[in-house]
Amino acid sequence: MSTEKRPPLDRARVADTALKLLNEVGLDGLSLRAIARELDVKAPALYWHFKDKQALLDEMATEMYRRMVAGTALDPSDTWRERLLKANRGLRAALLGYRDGAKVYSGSRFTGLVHVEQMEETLRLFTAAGFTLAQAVRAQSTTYYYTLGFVTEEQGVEPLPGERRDGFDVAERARLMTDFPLSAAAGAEIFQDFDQHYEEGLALVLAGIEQQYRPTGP
Amino acid sequence: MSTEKRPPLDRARVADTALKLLNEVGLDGLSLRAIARELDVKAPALYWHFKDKQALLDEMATEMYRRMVAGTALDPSDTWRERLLKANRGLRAALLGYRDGAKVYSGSRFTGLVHVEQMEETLRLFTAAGFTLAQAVRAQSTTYYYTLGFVTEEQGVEPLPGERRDGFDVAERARLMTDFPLSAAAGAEIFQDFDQHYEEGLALVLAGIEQQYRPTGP
DNA sequence: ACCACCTCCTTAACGCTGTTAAGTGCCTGG
DNA sequence: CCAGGCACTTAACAGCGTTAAGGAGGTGGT
Repeated sequence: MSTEKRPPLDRARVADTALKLLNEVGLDGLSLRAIARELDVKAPALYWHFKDKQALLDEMATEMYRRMVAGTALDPSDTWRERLLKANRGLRAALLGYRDGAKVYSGSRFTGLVHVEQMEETLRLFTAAGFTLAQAVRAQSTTYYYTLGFVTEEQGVEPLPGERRDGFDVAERARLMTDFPLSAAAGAEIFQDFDQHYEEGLALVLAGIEQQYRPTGP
Repeated sequence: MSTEKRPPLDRARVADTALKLLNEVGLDGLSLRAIARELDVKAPALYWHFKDKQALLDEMATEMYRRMVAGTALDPSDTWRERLLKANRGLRAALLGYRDGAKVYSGSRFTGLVHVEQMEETLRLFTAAGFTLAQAVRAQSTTYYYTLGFVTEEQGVEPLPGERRDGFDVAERARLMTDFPLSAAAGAEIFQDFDQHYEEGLALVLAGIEQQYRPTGP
């Protein structure tokens, strides 16, 4: 008989299991009871480690952030362009790694100050390149908002890469819009080729930063 | 005794009441029972008009869109810049008009084709100004994603204009980050003056569109 | 050796949620 | 006058987040 002792839980193991489960059942299906079952524990046990469900979601978002940092090689000698490209591509990839990733992420707050180190490094890089602090923040924030908005909409159509939600057939959509030819044709530009379209949008924002702030560098 | 007869409900009245209630209780507090109570009806009655709660949320998002269109004066002789400015400021204002507005909006799909007319008009304007269709869509989408991401984050800090959520005291935040001076100073650039910072970010994106696509116009 | 204490979990229960099934009163058209 | 559909109610269900109370197991103090 299985008398093996489970080691006690900790926040990291709970968050890790919850993230795994998230990919199977989605945010709506992610109940504390389901997470607990996966951990071979009863739901109230989770309250020993988290004060409520939002605290667990916060930890999940924080863990997503940690994995993004770990998966994104940031070189201190990056140009500001390279840095923004890497950071935002890395963010998008991290969010796309989880079903409803963007929703979970944008609905939560980090536990602690995990993100500050990266932020400081990037702000240092930007100010060293000739940006004012305000400009550096604006450049970083604007690309961040773009990425967040993009992936939120993307995951509304494709919850996980390659896995399409119902009601987004581009041909069907075009058929309904025969009286609006431009909008009909736009479907392919909106609901397909997310990777390429993401890159084009990101390039637009970067071009705007370049053109408006024109850092000369030291 | 009040024998006055209520006229039967319809989707519009339900959505309207739900939007009013949303501002009082927020998305988490927006239960079908609460909406029904407001309409002097029992919860299952709502299922006569909507197949499930998501369908009601979809109708709410659609109504938000209609009010945005109604509140935004779009001139067919706008330049593409004016159009993007108006449309995105209008969207932000519409979303800020409701507690959790951005969440409700981005988590829903329009009922019917309400948005196509506007879209067609804007695409016509852009292509007439010298954009290719793909460029027009990219320009529109990129600003849209930026606005959606911005307001999502903004409402995470200020659920309604002027009403601040806990844990976002800029001074307190800076105190925790004394070891990271740039990040500490960045607080004021992130969690305050949303109106101005929104405009600056939007200007960045517009500058990028200008610089990348340089429409010459007919 | 014993008792006190802390950690980590269980059992039981609460009020609430979205949703379904069945039934009921009213209005309209035939 | 009756059939039938519309618009709703009543009752119920499974599941949710959350709280309270308690119990097992280990540690430290006297």
